[in-house]
Amino acid sequence: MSDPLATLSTLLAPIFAEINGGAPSDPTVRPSDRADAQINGALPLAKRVGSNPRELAQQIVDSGVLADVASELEVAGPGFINVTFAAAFLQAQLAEVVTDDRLGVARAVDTKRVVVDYSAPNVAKEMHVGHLRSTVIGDSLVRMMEFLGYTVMRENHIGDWGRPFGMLIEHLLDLGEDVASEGLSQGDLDGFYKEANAKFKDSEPFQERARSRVVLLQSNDEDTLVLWRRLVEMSNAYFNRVYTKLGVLLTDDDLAGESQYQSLMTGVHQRLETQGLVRESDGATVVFPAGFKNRDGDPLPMITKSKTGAFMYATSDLACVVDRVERLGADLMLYVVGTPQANHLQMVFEVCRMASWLKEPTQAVHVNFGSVLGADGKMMRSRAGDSVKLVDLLDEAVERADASIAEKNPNMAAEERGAVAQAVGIGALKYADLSTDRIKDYVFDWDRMLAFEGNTGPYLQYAHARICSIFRRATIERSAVRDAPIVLGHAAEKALAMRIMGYPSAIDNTLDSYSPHKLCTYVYELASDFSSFYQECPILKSDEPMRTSRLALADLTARVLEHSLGLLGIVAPEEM
RNA sequence: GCCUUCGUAGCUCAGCCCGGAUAGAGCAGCGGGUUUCUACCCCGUCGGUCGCAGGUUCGAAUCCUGCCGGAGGCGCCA
Repeated sequence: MSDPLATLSTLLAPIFAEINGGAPSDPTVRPSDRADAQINGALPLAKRVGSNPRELAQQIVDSGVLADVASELEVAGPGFINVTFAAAFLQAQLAEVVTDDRLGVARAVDTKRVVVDYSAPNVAKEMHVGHLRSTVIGDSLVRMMEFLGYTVMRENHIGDWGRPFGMLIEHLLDLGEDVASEGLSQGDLDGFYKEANAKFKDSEPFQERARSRVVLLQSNDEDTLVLWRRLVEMSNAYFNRVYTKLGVLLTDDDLAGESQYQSLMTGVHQRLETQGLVRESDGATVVFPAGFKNRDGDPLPMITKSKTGAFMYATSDLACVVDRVERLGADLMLYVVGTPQANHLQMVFEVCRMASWLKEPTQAVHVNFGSVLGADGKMMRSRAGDSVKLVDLLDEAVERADASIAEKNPNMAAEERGAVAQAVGIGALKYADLSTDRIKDYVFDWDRMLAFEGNTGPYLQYAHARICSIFRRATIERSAVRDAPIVLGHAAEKALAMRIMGYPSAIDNTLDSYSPHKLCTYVYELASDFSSFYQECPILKSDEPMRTSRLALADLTARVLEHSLGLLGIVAPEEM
């Protein structure tokens, strides 16, 4: 761990425990605008042991535990300790980061097996903005956890089963496979679904066909399954094109559709019955998880079987948990699913706990997220009033980025520009989505997300490109400066160095709450610190050895920028 | 009605989990500076009853309670 703040906590732990009579007591080390860091923990500790906070703070200072790392310690206010780090200490810590391929980020000690459930589009239905959030947030969390050394299993829980497939298959037959395939391969999933739905509404005979087809499907009729597979394949081909555009990790290997759990439900339900957890209620088979009430204040059931005897989606989700725990050996399951499903998932998890399928330390977490809003503050809609197609959003982002680059950097060759526009447009879109607290709704705004100023993707990519540009201008290989010592003479250099060393903590904090926006804030602060450094500390114009020292610091900054953006799923071009 | 969740500057958002010193950014406005760089960047300034009211605390945007306002959920769709 390279973070100087974390080092402080480690060094202070013994003396805090000693004063506290042997029990650990958090020294509460925080960043400070009055010094390099401040220690707040003396106040609550003084209260607990009944002594004077300022005297206790002074006692900690006098103990000398920070002698090697601090050049200045000051007791201030009611009992804060302000810390100024010794330059030699910071430089030594920084030197370790420079030579580390992992940029100071240690592998996690206890490596977990994690299932991340994300994206989850529906077969023969268009992907829309809601899928953007799930896909981008899930993908980023996967990248971070993989980097820490967890065993991560991505699962794309696509909606590939259920009643709608009766009408979809019949519509496929009506159109003929070739026509259907053409439409679907062009990405006209919405059209296909709507046509099928319209027929289902208008035509009695079609309804009848659709119903019989569902029965055939559920009894695994081979001819029907062939048609069903065609639909699923065509949709998957389309999803994969969207994933390629979006630049996410999901592949066919990650598909874990609802259909996959159908055969498991009977067994799972059997186990619920054996454990005596199911009840009969109004003809349906249900479980009453503790703590859930309906609108009348009565216990709220989770329905596992309808009165017609059909399994419900909750049952499928139960089977899914069982599969993840028992077959995949998951210690942790993340469900990157919208907030509206909160109640449903909580009930599923609670039932799993009742059935002992989910028990400590195994955890299931609903990584929920809010909606994407239009400028009017309402759910984002297209002009026609439909939900916005994800693919249109992606294309428009790239087009806008391309136009912007063409206008402002006309020197860039057209073929190069294409790749850069891809990185900038998609990066802007992803960053806009990731940079606000996932729990909250956010307002979608093209101009803001594509701006080169402020907390945006392009600003961060630009900071990276600028550093690359310095090396290009000077015709120096970036790798050539990595052996050089970095001297932190200027305040801006020190601030930048400390930020760089805070990278491991930024990742930890992000994963503590599965909140990618925390890493975004870190990257933005890193880019800001670099801008200040760049403004105040001439690089190429300065004399040796300062010149090489500053080049080395710039190079290290670029490495952290590129890497951290990479964890967000964002590409950092060398030029833009 | 019950449950969950959100409410911070004109706008868009951090900070809340784990209580600390004058509540921070960006955009927009105003005033400077720099231009080793590529569209920039840096500094200053203007701007806030942290939804409201209580409570706990030496100390509350942060914890607790109540209320107000918005969103979502609440039996056989997924």
